[in-house]
Amino acid sequence: MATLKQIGLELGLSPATVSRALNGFPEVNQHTRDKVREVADRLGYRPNRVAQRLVTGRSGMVGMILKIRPDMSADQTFFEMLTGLTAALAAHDVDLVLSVDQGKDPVKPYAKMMERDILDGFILNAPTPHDPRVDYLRQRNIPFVLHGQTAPDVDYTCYGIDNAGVSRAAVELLVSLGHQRIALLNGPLQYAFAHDRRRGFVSAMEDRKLPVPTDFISGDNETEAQGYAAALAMLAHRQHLPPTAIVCGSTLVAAGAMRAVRDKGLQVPTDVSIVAHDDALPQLRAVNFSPALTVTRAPLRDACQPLADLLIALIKGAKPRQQIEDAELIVRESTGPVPTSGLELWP
Amino acid sequence: MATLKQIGLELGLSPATVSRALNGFPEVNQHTRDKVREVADRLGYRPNRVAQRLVTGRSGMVGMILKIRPDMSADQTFFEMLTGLTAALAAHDVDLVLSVDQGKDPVKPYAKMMERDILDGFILNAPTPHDPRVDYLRQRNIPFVLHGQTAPDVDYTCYGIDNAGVSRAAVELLVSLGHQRIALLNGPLQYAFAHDRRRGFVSAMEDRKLPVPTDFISGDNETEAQGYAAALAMLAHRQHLPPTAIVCGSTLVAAGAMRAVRDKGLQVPTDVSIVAHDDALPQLRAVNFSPALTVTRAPLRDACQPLADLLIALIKGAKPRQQIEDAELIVRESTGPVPTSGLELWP
DNA sequence: TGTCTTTTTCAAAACGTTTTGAAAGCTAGA
DNA sequence: TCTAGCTTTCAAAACGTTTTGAAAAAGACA
Repeated sequence: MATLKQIGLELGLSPATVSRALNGFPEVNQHTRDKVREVADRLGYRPNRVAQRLVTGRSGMVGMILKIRPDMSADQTFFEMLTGLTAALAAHDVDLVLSVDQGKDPVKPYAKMMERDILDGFILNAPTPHDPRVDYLRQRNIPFVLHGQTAPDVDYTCYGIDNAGVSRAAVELLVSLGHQRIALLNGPLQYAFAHDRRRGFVSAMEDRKLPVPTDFISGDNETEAQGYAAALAMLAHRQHLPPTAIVCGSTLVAAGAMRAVRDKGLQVPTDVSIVAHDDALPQLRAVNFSPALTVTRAPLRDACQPLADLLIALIKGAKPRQQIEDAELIVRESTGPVPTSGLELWP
Repeated sequence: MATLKQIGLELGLSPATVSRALNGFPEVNQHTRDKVREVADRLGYRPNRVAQRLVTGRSGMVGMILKIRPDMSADQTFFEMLTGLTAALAAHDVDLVLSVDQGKDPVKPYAKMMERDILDGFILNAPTPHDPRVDYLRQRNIPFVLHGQTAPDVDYTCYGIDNAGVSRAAVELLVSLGHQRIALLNGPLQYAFAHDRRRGFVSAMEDRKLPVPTDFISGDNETEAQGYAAALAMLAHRQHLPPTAIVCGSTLVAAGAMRAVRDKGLQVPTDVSIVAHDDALPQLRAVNFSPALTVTRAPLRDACQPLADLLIALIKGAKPRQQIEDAELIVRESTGPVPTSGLELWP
């Protein structure tokens, strides 16, 4: 491997100048810079990352912990994030070290990783409303960025979408189409995002003086089967008139809900309107649904670059910063005006 | 953070002596060593890994690439391996950097990781019979250890179990119980392990002059559903008498096969014997089946330490080494003597 | 006491980079 | 020709460890 010294030797330059030339410092002569570049290319120079890290005092590694389910399966969305984060961090010459957690104590794996004493910071995902990991890392002044938010106003670094706003946008669209009986197929309430979605949903409904039967809000793992079961239960409810619109936590849940609607002999959007939140995972695209799904869209992949950038900045000494984006409402064919008869008259 | 210099300063020793004392070199006075230890503990000394890595010329990072399925899900066994490997490598002060691959070219993600120019080596999993990753890494002299084997005799470092032997052991047990019509529910043939299992199965059967109808060998993803479907098809076969014993590629497949046997109104082991290979994943334990599963057992977790050790040794300059272990045959209640009537007489 | 080993310690170099402070070299203005 | 100011380069220090070769201290033997 070529070093700065070798390049310098070949050109009669000091390693310092070579370093400056390659790193684009302004105080180096253009002619010199060109020659340095040329020799560096010819020798296939690659900076020694370890040496860089020693002198900068950073390890160039950040950690992330994957919490797996009791059956050892992992959240699908995790891989999407992992892929994007690896790439986004690589642009900063930072590597992602992964650890797997199957335990009960959410903090322990972080403590264990810190013991290795080599990480510059952490990326935290899937926050809970009062996330103990956040407290732990803050107490120890360990840099981290949270994907999501544990509470409306915080002073640590986070990036995410306005999940209350997601529900609100969906409800507003449906209400503008005349819907009044709206159901929510939510994710598990233990997670902050589901909490926020529910909060946004309830407040949007109450703002319009619409009823929010607890039976029309479900909260569970976001699977197709779960969407199917929950939607079916609501459409066949005995005490309430069935919902004319369903807000789904994910496109996967929407797939299940659609199947339930059809199994009841009903049609989307004629009888039931469906809105879903869309993480834009490649394998289940909202446009490919028939009818194409109306969604609030916020690609998970879009979060990776900001998360990486925020964490790197934080590690370099920047002040904590919060960034909450709005999801985009995309109206397609799965939403329509509230049915004027039929469902309304159901027992 | 305390450094060697600081400890030395406090005791009037040079950093060199402190380093030797802490690293257990023999040429340091016991009394000095004790005092150094004490001060190091008091100051909470932790060696700076980056500095260590600079001087040793190794980055202390090895890579692994997770190939995910088109639907973005990952092999369950991967997390078991990941957990074990992380721990085993940590004992050598080595970190595992993970990358996710969703593409077609199996070599590209490795090339991409090498470009980052910071890895000491790779751990390769799920080999195919002629694995292009092996060729790629060998050509470039990049240290790696393969979990499994691409062929019977190789000259690169690998660790795994004798998969042909796994099938042979299962067949021998069943033949000793009088079985002659034996089926194999195998994994996908694109993988070397499934290839070997099949080879071992066929050769063991042919050694005993037993027929091996191609319809009694399936090869597909090792899921419960797949086990159920394949077993059902074989038990209901029209041209052949149904198998009296089934060899399953995993406990999950065995669960499906058992369900199929029951759905046919048959019993395990009275009517059909079942042997499975057991990776000893925590979530589906062979002893908890009823009847408890007879298995060839080789805990995946057991492979992690040897894999880590072999790779570290290789990186430190050791010669490539192959290590192939035998699985352990554990006879429980799911196997029994071949039925003397009934099944034998089926159309 | 002096010499020869053996034990124990040290100073210095090395790893490859970044950064600091100083020194050249050059240009322009007087 | 001198000075001031600007551009360009350099030598050296720094990061924290390991390792090498030498030196000092201690012990053994005559």
